[in-house]
Amino acid sequence: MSTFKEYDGLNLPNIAEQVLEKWKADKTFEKSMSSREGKPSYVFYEGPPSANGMPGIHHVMARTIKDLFCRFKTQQGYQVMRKAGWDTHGLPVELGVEKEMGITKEDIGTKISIEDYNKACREAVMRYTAEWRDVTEKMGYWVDMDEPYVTYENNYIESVWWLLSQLYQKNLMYKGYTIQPYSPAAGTGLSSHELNLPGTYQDVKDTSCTALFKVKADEKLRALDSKLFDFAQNGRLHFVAWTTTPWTLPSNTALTVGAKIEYVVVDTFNPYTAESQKIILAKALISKYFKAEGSDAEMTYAASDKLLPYRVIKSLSGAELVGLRYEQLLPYAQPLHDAEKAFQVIAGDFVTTEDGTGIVHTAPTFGADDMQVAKAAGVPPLLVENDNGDPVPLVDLRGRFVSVVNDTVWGLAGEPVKAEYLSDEEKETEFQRQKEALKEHIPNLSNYLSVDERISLKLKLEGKAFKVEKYQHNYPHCWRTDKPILYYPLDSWFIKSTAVKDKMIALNKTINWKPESTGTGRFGNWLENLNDWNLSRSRYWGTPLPIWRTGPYGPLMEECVGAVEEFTEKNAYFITEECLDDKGNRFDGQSLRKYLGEMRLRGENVNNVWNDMIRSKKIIFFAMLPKDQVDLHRPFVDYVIFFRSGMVMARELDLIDVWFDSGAMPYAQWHYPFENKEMVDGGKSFPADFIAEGVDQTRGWFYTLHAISTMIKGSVAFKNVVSNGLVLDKNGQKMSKRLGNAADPFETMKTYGADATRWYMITNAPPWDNLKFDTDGIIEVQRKYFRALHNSYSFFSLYANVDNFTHAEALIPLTDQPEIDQWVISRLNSLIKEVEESFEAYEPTRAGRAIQDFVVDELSNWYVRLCRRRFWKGDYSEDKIAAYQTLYQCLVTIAKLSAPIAPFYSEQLFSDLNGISGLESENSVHIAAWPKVDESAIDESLEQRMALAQTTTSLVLSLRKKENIRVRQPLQKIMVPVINSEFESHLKQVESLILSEVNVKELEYVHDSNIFVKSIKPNFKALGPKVGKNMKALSAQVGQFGQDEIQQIEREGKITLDLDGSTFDLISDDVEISTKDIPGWIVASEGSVTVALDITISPELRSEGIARELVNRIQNLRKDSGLEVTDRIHLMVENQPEIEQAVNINKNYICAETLADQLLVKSELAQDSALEIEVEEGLKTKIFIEKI
RNA sequence: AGUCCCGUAGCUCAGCUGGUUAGAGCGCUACACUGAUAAUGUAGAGGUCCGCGGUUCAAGUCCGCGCGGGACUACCA
Repeated sequence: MSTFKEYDGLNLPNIAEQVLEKWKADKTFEKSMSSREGKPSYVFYEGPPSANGMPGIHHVMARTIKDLFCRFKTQQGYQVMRKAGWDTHGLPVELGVEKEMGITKEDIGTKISIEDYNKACREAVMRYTAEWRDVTEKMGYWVDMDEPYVTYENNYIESVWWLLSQLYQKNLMYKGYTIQPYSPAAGTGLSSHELNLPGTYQDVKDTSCTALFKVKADEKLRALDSKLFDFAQNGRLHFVAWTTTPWTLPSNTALTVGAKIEYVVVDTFNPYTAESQKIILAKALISKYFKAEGSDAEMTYAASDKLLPYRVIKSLSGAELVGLRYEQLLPYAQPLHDAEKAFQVIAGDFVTTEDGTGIVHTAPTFGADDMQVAKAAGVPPLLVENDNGDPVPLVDLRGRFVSVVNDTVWGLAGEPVKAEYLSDEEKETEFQRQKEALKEHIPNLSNYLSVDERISLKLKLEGKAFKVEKYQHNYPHCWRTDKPILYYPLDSWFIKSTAVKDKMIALNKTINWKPESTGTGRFGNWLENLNDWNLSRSRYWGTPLPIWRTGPYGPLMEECVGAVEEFTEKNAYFITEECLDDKGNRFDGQSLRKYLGEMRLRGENVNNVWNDMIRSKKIIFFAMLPKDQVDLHRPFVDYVIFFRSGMVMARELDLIDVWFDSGAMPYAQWHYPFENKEMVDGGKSFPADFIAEGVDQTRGWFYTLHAISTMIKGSVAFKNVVSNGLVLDKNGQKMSKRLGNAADPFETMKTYGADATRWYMITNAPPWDNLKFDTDGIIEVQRKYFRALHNSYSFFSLYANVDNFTHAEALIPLTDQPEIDQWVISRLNSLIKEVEESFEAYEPTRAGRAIQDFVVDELSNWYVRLCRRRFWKGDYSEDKIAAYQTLYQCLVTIAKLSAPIAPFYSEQLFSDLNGISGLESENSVHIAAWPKVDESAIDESLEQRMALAQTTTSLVLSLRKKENIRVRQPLQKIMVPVINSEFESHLKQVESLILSEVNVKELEYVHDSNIFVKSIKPNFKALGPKVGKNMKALSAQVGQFGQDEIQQIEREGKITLDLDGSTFDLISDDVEISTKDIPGWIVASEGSVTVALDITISPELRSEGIARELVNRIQNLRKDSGLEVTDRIHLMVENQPEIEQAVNINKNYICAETLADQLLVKSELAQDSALEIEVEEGLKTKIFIEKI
C-alpha cells in the first residue's frame, strides 16, 4: 500500500531539480497548453530579450511576473500560448562586435565586408542563448523556446516590411531631417548611447558672442511704439542675442523669445564702437551686461571706458516682440524657401533668463530646439543648393563652410567651423593667409584665429557685437576621434506618429497599467508631447528600410516594398558580383544609380548600357535568384534595384530603429499576414491580454507596440501591462558588473532554490517598486513560509501514514466537523477569494502575502497546533478523519494557490498529496483546476469568534508571564466581564479551546457590571459629521466622564451634554466603552476584551503541574532515546517529596500521555541509564524508561 | 531641465476612501512553550511617519513648495 511521502528536511533546490525532470518526462508544459485546446485563450506576449549578454537577476524578476500570471490563467482554464522571442538587431550588438574585432564603423565596408560583419553580428547575438535557456528553465519560466521568433529571420523581417508598407500607404512615413549629434571628424552621426559614453562631455573654452540684430522699422513696430520706430529708422535699435557657437550666426533665421518673459529697451552705447544704441534684452539679465552704477552715470561713453552708462527706457513682454523683423546679421546666403518669413522674432517655451540675454539666436539647421520652434512658426532654415541641386546647410559634412559663405577678408568658405578639425599644417597655412588678409585690421596677428573668433571680430568691427568673450562650458565630443561634435541636420525617415496621437491617447486610457501612474503619468505625458518617430539608423546590422528611390538624377520615384514576392511582381533586378565599376569594385544599388544617373544627366543613352548589363548577366532578374540566397539584410538588399524610366531605383541606405522590430512582434512572430492570418485577425493572438517588462520599456517596447497597433489595427496591442522596477543591491545601489555587486541568478537559485527566490521577489514589495535584493530576505522566506508549509505537510504525512489515511473515506460534511475545522475551512475559502481577486487585479504581492499569512499564522501556528492531539490520540474515528480531510484540503488548496509564484514546491506538494488520494485526475498542480470559492463555507462570525479566542489566549498568556506562572502549571479559572450577550455567546463557543490553550480549568462569565472599572472614548468617525468644530470640546468632556456617566449611557443609551451653548445628546453609538479593570484581580485587556486570572495554586493544581512537568521530561527522554511515537514503555520514577503524590493522583494521565504500560515510583533507581531531571527549581528526581 | 516612482522602527515592508496609543516580520534582550516545527508565544528596547507650509473639528493619509534616492527622456542659446 502506498503512503504519503515523508521527508527528512526541506531542500528547495533539489525539489526544483526533481520537478523539472518530472515536467520534462511528462511534457507538462506542452500539456498545460494542449489540455486547454478549444478553451478561451489568454494572450501573452513575450518581450524579446537580447541574447548577446548574460541573463541577470533582474531577468528572473521580470520573468517571474510574466510566468505567474500565465500559470494562474492556465489554472483557471484558459489556453495560454507563450512563444519565446529574441531581439537580435541593434547598436549594442554592433558595438560589441566592433570591440571584439578591434574595428570601428569606418572599417565596415572597407577593412571588413558588410557581409562578414553582419555574419559576425548574427553569431554574436545568439551567443548566450544556452545560458538564457538554462536560466529560464531553472527559474521555472514556462515559455516555448523551441520555436521562438527571431527578429533577424527573413520571415520576421518580411512582416516588418509589410507593416512599414502599410504605414507608407497610409501616408504615415516621410523623409525629412532632424538635428542630430554628428561627428565631422568621424563622418558619422552619433547615437544618444554614444553621446552618453564616459568622457564624451568635456569642459572647453569657446568664443562666445553677444550679437546685435538691427530691428527693422516696419508698421508692426510703429504700431507697437512710435518712439522705438524712430530709433529703428535711425538704425539705432537692436535685439541682442548670445551664442557660444558664432559659426552658426550666418545660418540665423530667427530670434526666439519667451512670451511671458519681461523685456526692456535700454539706452546705452556699443562698447566697441561707442555708438549710441538702444538694445532689447530680458529685464532679468540687465545685470549680466551692466554694472549697477551705470544707471546713474552720465550718458557719455568712449571706447575702452570702464563703466558703460545705461538707462532703461521701456519695458515690453515677449509676446509683444513676437513678429518684429530684423536685418539679417551675416547675409552670405538667403534661405531657399519662404525667405520672406525669415529674420523675425518668434516665441519658444524653452527660453529662460538663466543665461545670455533672454533672446535666443535661432539657426534651424544646427539646433534641434531651433528647428522645431522655427518649423512651428513657419520660419525657414538656411539651406542652399549644392552642385547636385540638393538643399544643404551652410556647413558641409566635413564640418566646413560651403562655398557660398564667401568672405575674402575673413576667409570662411571651406574653413572648418571648429579648429580641431584642422591638421597642424592646414592650420599653419591658414594662419599665414590670415596674417596677410587681416593685416589692415590686426597688424600683428600672432596665432591662428578660429572661425568663431573671426566671425566675432568681424561683428565687433562692424558694430554688430555687444560683447565677445571666452566662455567655458561642457560640450560633447566624439568618443572615437575626441573632436567636438556638431549638431547637424541629417536625413531621416520618420513615422508620422503625431498624426495618430489623439487615437493613441484615447486607446491608452483603455489599458490597465500596473502601476496606474506609469500609464497616466510617464506614458500618458509622453504621448501628450509626442514627436514623430525617427526610424532611421545609419548602421549595418538591422532591418533594412524597404524603400527604393531614384536619386537626384531625374524625377523622384519611390517604391516601398512590403513583401519579398513584390520583388518579383515589380520586376526587381539583382546586381551580380560581375557587375563592376571602373575601379573593379562591385556596384551596389546606390553606386549604380549614381553611375547611370550622371550618365543620364550628361545626355548619354542609359538604356543601352543597361541592356548590355542585362545581356552580360551582370544584372539579373530578382526572380531568377535561388530562394535560399535571399537574405533581407544588408548588403544583399542593397544589390536589389528597380529600373524605371531609364533610372535606377536604389534602396535608401538606412536601417530602421530596432524598437520597431520588437514593436512588430505581435504580427511578425507569426509571419503575419503571410501565414497564420487568423492568429492576429481572429483574435487568438491579438491583442495581448497581458504583457510585463521593466519600467525602462515604457518608451521602448510598450510604446512601439502601442504605436504600431494603433496605426495598423486601430486597436490597443495589450490590455493589461505590469511594469516592474529595478533590482538593486541590498544597499539600494544599482547592480553592475563593474561594482561587483550583481547577483548571479544561477548561484542564487542553486543556493536558495527558484521558489524561494521567486516568492521573495514577489512578496517583499510590489513589483513596480524597486527591489533591494538581499539574500537574507530569501533565507527568511525559506524559513518562514516554505518551512511552515513543509512542516505542516510533514506532520500530515507522518500521522496519515500511521493511520493509513488515503482520503478514501467519503467527505465528512463540514457541518458535522468541529468548530476549529469549520474555522480553518472558512479562512481557507476567504483566502481563495482574496488570492484570486489579487491575481485578477494583477496584484501578486497581495496574493503572496495573504497565502503566507494563512500558512504561517493560521494553518501552522493555530490549526495544526491546536489539533495535534486529534491526529495522534485515540482510534481512527470520524473526528480524526475529519481532521485529516481538513488538513488535506488546506494543503492541496495552498499548493494550487501558490503554484503561480512557487511552481516547483507547489508541484511536489500537490503530486505528493494527489498521488496518494487520487482525488483529481491531473497530477500536475499547473493543469489541475483552480480552487473554487465555497461561499457557504465562509462564516464571518466564526472567524470573529476565533479571533476572540486568539486575543483572549494571548491575554491570559501575558498574565501568566507577568506573574511568572508557567503554562504547564494548571490554574483554576479565568473571568471575563461580559459586554453584551453576543459577546458571551461568541466566547462560549470557543471556551474549551481557550481553556486548553492556556491550561486553565474554567471560564467564568461576569455580569455584574458594578465591579468593573470602565473606560470611555469618543467614536470620532461617528461624531465627526455630527459635531464638526466642537469635537475638541466634546472629546474633553467625554474624557472627564467618571463611572457614573458611563453607566448612565449604558443604562439609558444616551447622556445629554452642553456643547457650545446648546444641548447635545450623546448616544451609545457615539462612544466606545470598554472594561479596563476589575479591582482586586489580575487583569489584562486589549481593545474591548478584558480578562482576569485567578492565580491561586491549590495542592491539587500543584500536583497536576508537577505531573505535567514529568510528562514533558519523559517525552523528551523518549525522543532522545530514539523511540518511535507509537512505542510503548515501562516507566520508573525516583521518589522525592511531592513526586509520589503527584504521580499517584495523575497516574492515568501520565501513562496515557507517555504510552507507559507500567509506572513505578521507587525510592531509588539503580539503573545506570536513569536520567536525573529537574522538575522545577529545587525539585530534582530521576526517571528511567524502557521500551517494551 | 522635464515626466514618473519611492522616502514610516537598525533592516524589509503594511497602513483601504482622512478618525485620535502608527503596525508586522527580521534583528537585539529576557522569559516561556514544544512528541510536526532551526517553529512558536509573552514581554522589553527601538518612530521629529524626509522637511516646511496649507486644507480640516481631525493629516502618515489630501494639496502646495522644497530635500534626498531612483528611472526614463533631453540640443539648453
